[in-house]
Amino acid sequence: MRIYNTLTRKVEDFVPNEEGKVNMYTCGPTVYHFAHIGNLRSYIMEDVLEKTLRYLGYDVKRVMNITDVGHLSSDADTGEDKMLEGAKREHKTVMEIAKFYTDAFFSDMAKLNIKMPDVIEPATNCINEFINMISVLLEKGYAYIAGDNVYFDTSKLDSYYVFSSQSENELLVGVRDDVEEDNNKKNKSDFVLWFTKSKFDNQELKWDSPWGVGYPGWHIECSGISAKHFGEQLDIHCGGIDNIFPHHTNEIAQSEAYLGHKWCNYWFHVHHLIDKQGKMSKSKGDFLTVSLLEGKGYNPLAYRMFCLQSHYRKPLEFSFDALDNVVSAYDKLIKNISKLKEEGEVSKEAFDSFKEKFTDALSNDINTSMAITIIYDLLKADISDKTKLELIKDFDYVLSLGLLAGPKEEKGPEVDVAFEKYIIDKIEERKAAKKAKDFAKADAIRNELLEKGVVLKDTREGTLWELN
RNA sequence: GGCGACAUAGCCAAGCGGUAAGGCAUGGGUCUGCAACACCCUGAUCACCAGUUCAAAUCUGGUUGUCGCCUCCA
Repeated sequence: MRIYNTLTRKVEDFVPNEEGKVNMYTCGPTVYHFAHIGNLRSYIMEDVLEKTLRYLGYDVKRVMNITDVGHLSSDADTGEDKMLEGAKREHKTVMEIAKFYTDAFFSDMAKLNIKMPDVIEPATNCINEFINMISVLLEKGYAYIAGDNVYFDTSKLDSYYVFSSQSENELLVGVRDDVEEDNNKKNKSDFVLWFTKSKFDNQELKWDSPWGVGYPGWHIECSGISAKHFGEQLDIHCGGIDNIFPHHTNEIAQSEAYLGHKWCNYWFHVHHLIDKQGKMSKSKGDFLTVSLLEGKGYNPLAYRMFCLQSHYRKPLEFSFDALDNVVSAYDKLIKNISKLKEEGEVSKEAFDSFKEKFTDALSNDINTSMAITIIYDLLKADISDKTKLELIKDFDYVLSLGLLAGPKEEKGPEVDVAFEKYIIDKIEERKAAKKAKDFAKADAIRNELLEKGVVLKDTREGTLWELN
């Protein structure tokens, strides 16, 4: 297995700490709103990573956090806490909001065939772990108290900017308009571990701590949860590329200061889904969700294929035209697979040969588009249907595109019963006319339905209709 | 301003020094009354410039463009 490691900026052989076992951590969602399809791209690609590792025989333990503690500021540049803003917007309590959007997130995952991580941990469950970690950091001298908040002192580290050769002086503070410089900090790059005082005094969720009533900083969450479930070492840490700095940089700072040794060996970052305007973002108002795609008639799995046809380390531009392309590819693929019969013997030789190609593709830094190409290759290959089916079943464990589910039942859209009966009667009438070779009448019926907005299609499986 | 990533046909994309896989779309054709479906056929010298080499999309240097990050985001 070879994989790109952001830490070394190279594709490397993957070697876990303990042979055969992989500890994998994923930065989960902040549950103040629906996940948009760009967020979900990361989770889809991480799902493929996890399944690839399992497919290769690794025993994987995957942990994901749920951020239900408010973050510093909102997406909407109002400088408000995000969880609280969600609560205000919807006239609910913060915990109700968190519950609602956590469930919505799980539902999106299910629709996209994303496997649930082995452990899903809400941040509000682990306040004691965070407090403990912060206490240790204070004891070890890596943290300090200023202005009633606890800060991490980045100057105590040999190297803080582990992901790049950035220099402190060149970083701009307050690049974004809504961020003000915090004068409590000793160094520009210091960050908050525990707040008791912030500009957001209306935080709803607060906990007691040795430093006063308050709430944890953003970054301590992932370090704490990871330490709780994995202890000293982590093999792979995943997340969107925008997490590299500051979030993951700070996680490394905290965790390694706390543990006193190297913490995580491989960092897997998924690039963004973009549109013509650039990065898709919740703060831009309208954003695409899985339900929205479904509402437009798209199968969520077609979106999954859209993601798999590209590489996780490339920016992917979303457009409905591009999605439509993939939809027709997806439908065709499913249809062709559904034509395969459970016939013939499984050829072990052919099976192994294709499986090897598939494994090679995925082992080569998760080359999903190549993996999909191998399905097309095997469909065309001169091997028994049974062998093809077995291979596809095997591959779909990783791809999870519902390849063997068969085409969705083609049936007319929801209309009222009387209208539907009328259409079905007309179709029968036309069928009779066609049989009698009265094509004028058949076309007349088709035109009549067309005027009412009903389009007919004579497929080999019979006449289908849809609303115009 | 600093740091980083990416750049192959209309779109997605493979390629890892030996002369451009695959998919979708388009166009042409076959076929069942026509439309549709299905099937067959159809396309690029790889952002640009310079260099290394017998040989470069693949290596090196530079340029350009796009995107991201610089304490909210996947």
